[in-house]
Amino acid sequence: MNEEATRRRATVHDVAKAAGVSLATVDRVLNGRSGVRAATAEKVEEAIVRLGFSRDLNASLMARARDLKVVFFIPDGSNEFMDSLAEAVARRSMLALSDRMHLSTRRIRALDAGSLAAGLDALDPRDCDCAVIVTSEEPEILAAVDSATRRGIAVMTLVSDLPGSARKHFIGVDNVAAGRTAASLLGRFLPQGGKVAVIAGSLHLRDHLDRLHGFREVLARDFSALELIGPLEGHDERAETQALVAKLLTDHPDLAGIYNLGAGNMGLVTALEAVHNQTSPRVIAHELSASTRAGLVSGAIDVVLDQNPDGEIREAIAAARALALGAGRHVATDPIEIGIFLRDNLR
Amino acid sequence: MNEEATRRRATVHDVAKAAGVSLATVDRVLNGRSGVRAATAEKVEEAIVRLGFSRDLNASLMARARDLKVVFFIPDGSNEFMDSLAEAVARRSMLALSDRMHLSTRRIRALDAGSLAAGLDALDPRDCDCAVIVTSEEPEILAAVDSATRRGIAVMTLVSDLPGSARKHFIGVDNVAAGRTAASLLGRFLPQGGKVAVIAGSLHLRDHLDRLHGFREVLARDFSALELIGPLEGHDERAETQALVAKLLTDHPDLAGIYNLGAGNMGLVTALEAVHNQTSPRVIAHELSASTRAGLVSGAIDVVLDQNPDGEIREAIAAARALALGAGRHVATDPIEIGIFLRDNLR
DNA sequence: TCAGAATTGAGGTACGTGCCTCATGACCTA
DNA sequence: TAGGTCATGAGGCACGTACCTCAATTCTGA
Repeated sequence: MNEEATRRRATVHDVAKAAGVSLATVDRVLNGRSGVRAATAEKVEEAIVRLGFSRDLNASLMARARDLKVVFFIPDGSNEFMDSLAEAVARRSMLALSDRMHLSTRRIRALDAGSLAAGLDALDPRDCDCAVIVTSEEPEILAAVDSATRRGIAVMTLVSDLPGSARKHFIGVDNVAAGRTAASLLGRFLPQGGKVAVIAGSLHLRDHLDRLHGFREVLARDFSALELIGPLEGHDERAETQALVAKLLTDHPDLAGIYNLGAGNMGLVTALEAVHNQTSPRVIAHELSASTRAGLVSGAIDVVLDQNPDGEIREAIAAARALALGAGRHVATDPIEIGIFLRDNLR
Repeated sequence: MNEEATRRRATVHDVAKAAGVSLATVDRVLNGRSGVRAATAEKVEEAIVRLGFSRDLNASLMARARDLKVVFFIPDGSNEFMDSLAEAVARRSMLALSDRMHLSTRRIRALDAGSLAAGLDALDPRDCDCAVIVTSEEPEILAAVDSATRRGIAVMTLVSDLPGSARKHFIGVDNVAAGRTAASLLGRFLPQGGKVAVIAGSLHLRDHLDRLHGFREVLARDFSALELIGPLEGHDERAETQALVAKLLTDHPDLAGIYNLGAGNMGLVTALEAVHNQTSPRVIAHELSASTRAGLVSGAIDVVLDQNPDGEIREAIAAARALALGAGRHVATDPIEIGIFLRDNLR
């Protein structure tokens, strides 16, 4: 019964009245049109703050007869995780359309900074309000992000951040926590201690390094009975990872655990299933995919840590809307939680 | 470059043209007003399907100068999980308002079917488009749900479903999968086997039974070295659970694991911390709360399975919007995933 | 066949915002 | 002081839908 909240939201009319100016002037201020004296603009800004006015995004999009356009740049190649990001975008496209958002996806060559930078440079602000990119840290891309931002396109980073750039927001998991979680689980799986091997894709990738860091930290702190082997580098390649794991199993018949913190899970599962038996090591891998699902079901993999691509896309869309109405404001999104999957809670 | 999707969404005007009727007639059909011959209505319905028309919810709410009103009925009492549901609603209220949704919460006495039924009966369709309820299965409530539905209020169940009622949608986790996951983790934590105790709140609660069922299933199938003790009933009470756990630890000094599938976690943690040492059992509990967080940090609890109240509220809000535009249609929401938390991935 | 009822159409106003034109007045400069 | 620029106001139309009134038409029954 309390706070019935019958008070309407403030509109542009309210702002005009409160600032003692006309609707046209408020409109000029709100949409950054010229021809307003600094003193007048100030009055309007003050009224906006005082009334807590926020543009009605839906009415705004409707008036412009225009959808909010978001372009996702997602690496192409054989990376199943990137595919599931693209699928998540596709899955939400229809629903987003009914909120006047138009989502589109551009697949770019993986690790090809030039092509991503070119894609960003080619964006026309009339065709794109917000660009969402998955990228590694390259000066070339940093420059392209800053340029797009200057042209009025909000840029958001997904999965991996681009610190020092003009990107408006970052959406991704805490990879250090992911590594810690892997260690915490493996440690509990192996109360009697033993050898644990760590396989990374590349020690030049920020997310892989973060996971390794978290893993080592918890292993050292809580599970001194575990002996770390590696990190080895499988370069996220199926064949290379498979050979690596096969050699590991041969060289260390008593291997107690494996943490594959990179991709290349298809090779991992193949090598494990070749020798699967009761004394097989406990295995933790990253990202739910056809390969890792199969590994969970067959028992080759015990746990998969998942970045929740669908949730990341959901939050990216929400953030794009938020960015659309507060040009400079800070945008808050729900944190993306690391999903932990066993055979028994597979979706 | 493909499918540029320049085609506008269909509007009421398009429907009118396609059906060969006037705007007014389309309006009458869409909003269930009287005075339309069956044959004419049919033509309109057909055009709607053919064009794939769907009402623009934002424009619709704007035209009516009305927010979409959603009322959450959440049990009161000392249940931390219910509190976090209410907090999630409060946290999203502001944001929802900018999408023309007005959220409100009514706390009702826990397990008091009469008071929930009365609350539903008192709802006026002008003040509530959608009611979201957390309830147990009682005939009284079933009747109230059906009555509210007849009055034009969409009812949705949260956390626990009400099968056989007219509720339009259910949002909650798969509790059988949660139980299976607990067994799968405990089994891996205890490769050498041992005694595992199960504590439920009440064996009359559907969600507790589901968890128990999943737990037993996986224990029997995969971990025959584990001996099940219980299920014991702690009635989700702090003191009772504490006494129960203390007695368990005394009676079974070699206890290897505990799965508390109900509430009463404060008592659980207190009892465990009193005797915490290296040989303490592995412990899995449900729902992130102040108590279980403390247990994770102190090491008294190894894993917490969480129902993700925030995600449940998020999906409930999305479902309420979807229900608002398709009165009878089926509504799809993202499945709520069981969160698995260790000390090392605490949010 | 005609009154009366039921059905349908036409068109207006409103919601909150964007964008446009035109008019008014203030101020500046030559 | 005339001509110009700049700042501001007033108002209209549009977006997609809801809801209203007032005809105009069709149908029904006696």
